[in-house]
Amino acid sequence: MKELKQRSTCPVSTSLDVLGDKWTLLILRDMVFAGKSTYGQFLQSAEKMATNILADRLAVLEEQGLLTKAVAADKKSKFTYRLTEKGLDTVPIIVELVLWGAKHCPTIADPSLMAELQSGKSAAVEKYQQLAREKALA
Amino acid sequence: MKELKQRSTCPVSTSLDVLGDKWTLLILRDMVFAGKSTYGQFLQSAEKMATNILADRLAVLEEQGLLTKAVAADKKSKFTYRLTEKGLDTVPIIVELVLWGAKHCPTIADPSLMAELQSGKSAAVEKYQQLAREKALA
DNA sequence: CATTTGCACTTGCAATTCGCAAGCAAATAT
DNA sequence: ATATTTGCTTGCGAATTGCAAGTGCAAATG
Repeated sequence: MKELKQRSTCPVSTSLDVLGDKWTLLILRDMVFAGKSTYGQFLQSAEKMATNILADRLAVLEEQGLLTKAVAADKKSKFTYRLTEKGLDTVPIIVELVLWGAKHCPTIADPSLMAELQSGKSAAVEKYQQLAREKALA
Repeated sequence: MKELKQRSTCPVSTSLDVLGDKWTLLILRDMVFAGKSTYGQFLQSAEKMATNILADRLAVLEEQGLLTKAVAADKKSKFTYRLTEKGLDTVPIIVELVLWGAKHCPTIADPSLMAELQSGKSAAVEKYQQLAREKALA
């Protein structure tokens, strides 16, 4: 696994040290908005992430305390990944990425999600954080 | 210059296709919060970005319409980079990265900026966008 | 007018990281 | 007992990164 080094003490820079690549925030997106929680589910996303990259990013995210890894309730050969509060706090970042992408890039965004975000951003953020929290308890 | 390819039509993914690396958002941060506008100024940031990476990212950002490049008013051998509206719209993303980094990573954040962000996020976003707009006109 | 300085890159190259395919081991399913 | 599912690990060629040095141009200096 790549070791994380801090390039400066600027908050933007330290955030990007953890989240600043093309895959990490997609994993978090899948957990928050698609309710995914297993390795196999993450592999099935439209962006087709490579298996070694996924394994590496999950390990970094666990090490950095954004998610926890536990043996699944139904199968011992499966793991369940859940967001911690630190991980849940990335939801506002992901939401801003959704809004920017939907406005400025050719995308196909979920209309109901877009309506929800535009009618009340912070309410939507809290709703998805709460949904993910409930998943973590189940 | 790297050509940009879209991995999927998800808004998060398309945003990350442009912004998802360790350097791009630092350039935008320097333009928005430090008022930087030249190649030499970007090189002086604490994170010490390599010159070829900077040149590449500036070219991508220009191609993607987040900033414009123009000969400087004072010197013909200098260029001035300014944010477009598309570029200014990344300010909310940067703000969320500031808040997440300041909360969860060991950072040294500007206390007056933090107070400003916590007392009214959207007001602060609009203020820094307006400051950058005024710079672009000057 | 020749020379130096500053600025904005460009080039070369070694090292790291990525992405694809294949392989592997343990737990289930048949 | 055998096959399949699940979650990785490994190997390797290709792409990207990071560092150092070099280039070209304009303005300042002598």
